[in-house]
Amino acid sequence: MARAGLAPASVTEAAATLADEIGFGALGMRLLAERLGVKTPSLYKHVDSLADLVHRIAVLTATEFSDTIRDAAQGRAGSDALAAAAHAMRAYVRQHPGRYAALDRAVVTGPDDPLIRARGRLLSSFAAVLRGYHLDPQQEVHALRMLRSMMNGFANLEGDGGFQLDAGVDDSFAWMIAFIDNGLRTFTSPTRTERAVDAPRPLP
Amino acid sequence: MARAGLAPASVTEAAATLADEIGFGALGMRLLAERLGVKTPSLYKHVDSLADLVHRIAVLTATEFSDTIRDAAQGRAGSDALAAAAHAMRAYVRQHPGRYAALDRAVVTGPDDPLIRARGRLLSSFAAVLRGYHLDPQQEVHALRMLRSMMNGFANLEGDGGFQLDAGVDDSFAWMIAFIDNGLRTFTSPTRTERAVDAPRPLP
DNA sequence: GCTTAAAGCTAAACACATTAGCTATCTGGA
DNA sequence: TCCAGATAGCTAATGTGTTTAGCTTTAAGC
Repeated sequence: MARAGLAPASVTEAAATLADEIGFGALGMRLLAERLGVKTPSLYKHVDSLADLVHRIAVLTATEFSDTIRDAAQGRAGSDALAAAAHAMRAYVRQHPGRYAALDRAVVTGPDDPLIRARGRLLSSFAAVLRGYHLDPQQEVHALRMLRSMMNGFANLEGDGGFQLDAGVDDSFAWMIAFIDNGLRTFTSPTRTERAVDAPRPLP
Repeated sequence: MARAGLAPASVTEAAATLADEIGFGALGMRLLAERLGVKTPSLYKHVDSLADLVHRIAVLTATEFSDTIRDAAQGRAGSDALAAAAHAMRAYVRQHPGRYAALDRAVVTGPDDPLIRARGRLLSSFAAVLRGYHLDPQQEVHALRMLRSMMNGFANLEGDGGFQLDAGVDDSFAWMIAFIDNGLRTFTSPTRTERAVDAPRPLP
């Protein structure tokens, strides 16, 4: 019997692609083995379990994803960087729904889990986008969390068909980015009783 | 053998509570039957399948959830209503993570699926909160999607431990609400031609 | 060529959800 | 009160998925 020449990385890659095609929920050892032209138990020579496989997909995805965002924002700043990164992110998620789902579901297993490092990289890709707004350092963490929340939430809702009929989703996305951009340029800390809100900036 | 006196509604309720306790992923017919003091196959007298059970939890949750938001916003308007609804929402999700996860994963089965109606109610609870801002009707749908995205995303990230160390998550949440409130009161839609926010052009 | 690590295989165990068919319990009407 | 039908719950069995055990064969280094 000719060997298939598999390795942990190639199995993970194939699993990620399969998940993108058939949906994360349908991913399983059986189907993956079939796709790779191998019997199911053979996969366990390269991967510990299904959970381990998902975990590996998550690490792969976090890496790819942060590179995607970083590349998109490269050479841009402020509004430009935000828009580029956001669109790149949405494009990635639409193209790789299975990978993205795996990123959400994977669980950190220990203190030196590579997933921690990969997620950290992803986080700092977002942080880089915000840097151009020169925010008060105390607010930066909040802004970062907001940005992640909104992007993540939008991607999930869009992926699950949460927006009925998909009517104008592109417009909504663009509007949302403009909303954030506007807020980041004008918003000042709400901790004072009296919020200093600049007049809505007429766009040039 | 004494009967347990189950019914679809009580089984669903118990399943929802179980999911909140042990996590949505661990929910199964076996564990639920055990919890109800009944053998596993007996559950099928009240529920079609595990998928059906999840679906029922989702409908229950959408209903409870929209009532929660509605009650919180009742008698308030604008910033006040937004803050109250947002905090009520977060509290609900933290208290009922299993239910919330079911709401995300349930799939609409047909054109008169009760889940559609339940989700519609939830949507209009959000819409009611926005009404106090008197937005341009064309922007209302975008604002609604943004609000849902952000709330949903925040809840997911918090639930999955996406915010490292939980440091200052309460502050971030409050900041985010203030950010949105500020934006909704001041943001005006940029005109299409000069939006910095459309898909980026390649850099020169 | 020979040795050895491991890739892949078959067979089997295990853990689920689910179905089939039986029995005992409740309910409603004569 | 008694009977008849409906049905909640049971046991037994099926099916499908992951996972483990143990064997065989391939490939790579001496």
